[in-house]
Amino acid sequence: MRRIADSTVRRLSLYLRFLEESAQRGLVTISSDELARRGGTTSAQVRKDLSFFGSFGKRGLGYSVPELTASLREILGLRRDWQVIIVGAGKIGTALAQYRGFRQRGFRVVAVYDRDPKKVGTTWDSLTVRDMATLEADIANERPDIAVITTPPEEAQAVVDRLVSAGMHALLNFAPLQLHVPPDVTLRNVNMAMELEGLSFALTNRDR
Amino acid sequence: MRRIADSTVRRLSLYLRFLEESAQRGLVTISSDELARRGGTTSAQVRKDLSFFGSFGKRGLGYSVPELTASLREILGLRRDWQVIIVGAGKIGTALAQYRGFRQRGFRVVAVYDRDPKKVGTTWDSLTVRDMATLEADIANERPDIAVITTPPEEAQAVVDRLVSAGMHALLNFAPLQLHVPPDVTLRNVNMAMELEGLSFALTNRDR
DNA sequence: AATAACTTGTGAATGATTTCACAAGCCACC
DNA sequence: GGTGGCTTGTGAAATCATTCACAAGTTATT
Repeated sequence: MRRIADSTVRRLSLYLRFLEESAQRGLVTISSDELARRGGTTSAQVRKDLSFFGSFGKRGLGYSVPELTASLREILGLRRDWQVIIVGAGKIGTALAQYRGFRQRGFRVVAVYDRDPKKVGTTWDSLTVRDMATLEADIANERPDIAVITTPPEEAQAVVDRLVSAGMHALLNFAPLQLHVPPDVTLRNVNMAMELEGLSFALTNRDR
Repeated sequence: MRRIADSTVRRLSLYLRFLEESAQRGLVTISSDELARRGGTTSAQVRKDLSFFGSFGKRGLGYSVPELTASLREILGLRRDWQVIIVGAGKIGTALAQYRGFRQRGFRVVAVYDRDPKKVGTTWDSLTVRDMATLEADIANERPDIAVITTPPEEAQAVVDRLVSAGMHALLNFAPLQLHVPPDVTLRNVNMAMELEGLSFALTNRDR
């Protein structure tokens, strides 16, 4: 398979969301143009995105909502559940641990870690905060798929190094810094500071 | 000013972070190559990014850490504070309202809104949840700069429409759907579902 | 069975972003 | 004050992503 651009994968997620919504409203068929309008893109973009993976539509008709939904779920690897661990039980980490959107989409938070002895052992939602000391052993035993990093930035790279050498291959980083990982590890970043500064930039430079 | 790519602005944020860190470690001077290594990019990219805004370095020497820091803060519009409102007092909204990283970088959360009468009036951290009913009047009076949307997805577009017609020009959306805004409004998205699905895709298609 | 109205899938064209490559400038040292 | 070693700033080239444009396939209608 040819390398797929990140932006394409992001849009596939969006398309899937609209399809689920359309199915709920009883739609059976949908055109690239409708998909595009909802996704803030163009119909050519939609068709090109899908064309990397096959051809799913019928000329003159559009796409079958249930079939395209199934295909996208397949492409995105969502036919199975994924086990997620969260490292760092601060404000963001605890909010994520309790966030319902995760589980709804098949991402199950199976463990939360923290270094602080005051937090270790506390429980929310049937999830007990574990000590960082057991991280490697737990990963070896439980083989989680995805690790979410919500530690303070000073500790984040060290945590990532531990996660990577324990065998993790997919990381979602909330710490506001760029982390370094080997090429066989996928890293995605959510950086609120960056987004806010993007807005600050836009507001500051609004008048050309 | 020529239109600046989003990706460039994101990297400027990153560079600023390293510069702040470098200053703390007492560095006086930094090269594009060091900046690049920390930011996971190339030195040519760093220089090109900066070149859109002027020329800040000294050939043979690199960049003065305090001077480049000041320039980036200026470019990104960070010499002033920004007032932020949060709409939606759910898990994510409350976590963000209490998140220290915001204020540290000059983004002051001045109000939190919710529709639910059970939440309205409750207080964290000297911040009282307000009723959505007063949204427009408050915006007219208090003129906040940035609105963060943390409502359920079903309500998000309606909220955005209200924010936009009340005069907001910068929005940060956490609801997992694509929102539509007029061209003079800047919208940034943080979509955790999308990031997780990106990881799912990567794990699923790891072996080419 | 022919026509009209749609919509896909996809090469080719365009546009945007990143990387290359090097002249020009600066500093340190002899 | 000349030489060597660095590092910037920037056109040009290369790469990557999006948009165009249209042939080909589908359905509905008469």
